[in-house]
Amino acid sequence: MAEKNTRSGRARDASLDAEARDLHRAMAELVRVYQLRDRQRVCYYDLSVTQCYALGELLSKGPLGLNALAGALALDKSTASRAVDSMEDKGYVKKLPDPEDARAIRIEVTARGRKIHERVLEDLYEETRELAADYDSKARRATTEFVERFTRKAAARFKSGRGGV
Amino acid sequence: MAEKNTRSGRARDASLDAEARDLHRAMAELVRVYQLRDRQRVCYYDLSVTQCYALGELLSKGPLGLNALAGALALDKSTASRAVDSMEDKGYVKKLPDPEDARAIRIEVTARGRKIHERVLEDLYEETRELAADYDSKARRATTEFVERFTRKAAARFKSGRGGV
DNA sequence: GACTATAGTTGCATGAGGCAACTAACTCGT
DNA sequence: ACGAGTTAGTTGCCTCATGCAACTATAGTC
Repeated sequence: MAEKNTRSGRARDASLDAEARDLHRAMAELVRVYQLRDRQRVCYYDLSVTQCYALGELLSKGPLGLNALAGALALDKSTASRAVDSMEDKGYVKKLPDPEDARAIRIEVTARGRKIHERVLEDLYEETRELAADYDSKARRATTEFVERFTRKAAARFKSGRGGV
Repeated sequence: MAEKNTRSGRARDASLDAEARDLHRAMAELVRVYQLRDRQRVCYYDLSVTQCYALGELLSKGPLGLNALAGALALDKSTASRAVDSMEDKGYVKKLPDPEDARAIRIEVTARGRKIHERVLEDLYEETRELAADYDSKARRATTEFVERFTRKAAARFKSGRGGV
């Protein structure tokens, strides 16, 4: 696929179109493989994928209320509630009363929850590390950056544009 | 798999380690966003995500038997069977008898199935296209290539290493 | 022809998810 | 300060995807 950016407008569109297809296909495949892998991997640790995400959110954003958590995960609050309950049973989070609002709770990750999240991520990192070892640093960072920006935009669009489809 | 040349301590390993973390985080986030988006998007077309993958497999590999399809999707054959039934009800696939084996079926995508799959993909491509428009062609292709290779390796590894669960 | 292996289907259980109804507590207007 | 409306979480109920195991029917083998 020869690529010219000599013509700034039209010539670009053709390649964009083809490249977007390839890119999408690649990403879709990645998503699928990761989904499958996660189902197996994460569950291995007595943790569902959603619960793992939840722990991540809680760890990165600090104690959250249920609605905040549900929002961050794009889940219904009932689903989030049950996920939290389940994690509480396993001792990964604690539901503390919100000092400012007696209706609300502050969901905090316990030391155990932090540890298991770390272990899961270590495991997954390790796998990525082995796979990424074949690429050079520049490629890795470029891809990371691309994916990050791409995802951020996709997420933004997805959140705003959900009705518009 | 178990090669720990990290111990031998090369300068590369440090950056690899950090970069793998970033890369994994980026990809995990991408996966999550895509999962969410797919749940909404694909279902919009009276198609589950799995069914969409199944159509893709059938279209790219030609008519398959049930076990072959289940294998390609890494699903239990019962799950695949039900997915196929559901798609058959909607008229997206047909179950034809395998002329060589009276036990087996050949699952074929109908014209309608092909059309809907195309529409879904068009829709998703379009979104990727818009998002990808901000990058230059080189970055897009580099990322695509990276993700493709990465996914291929991940899939291979995942398939061989599933026994652990 | 009997035995075993294989392709698919179906019964059953689980788990994630959403919607809606509910409870409890906060807020605000009068 | 009391009642109306709002908000945070929980729970009941349903659906769907999934896996395992049992089952049916056909293939292949000795």
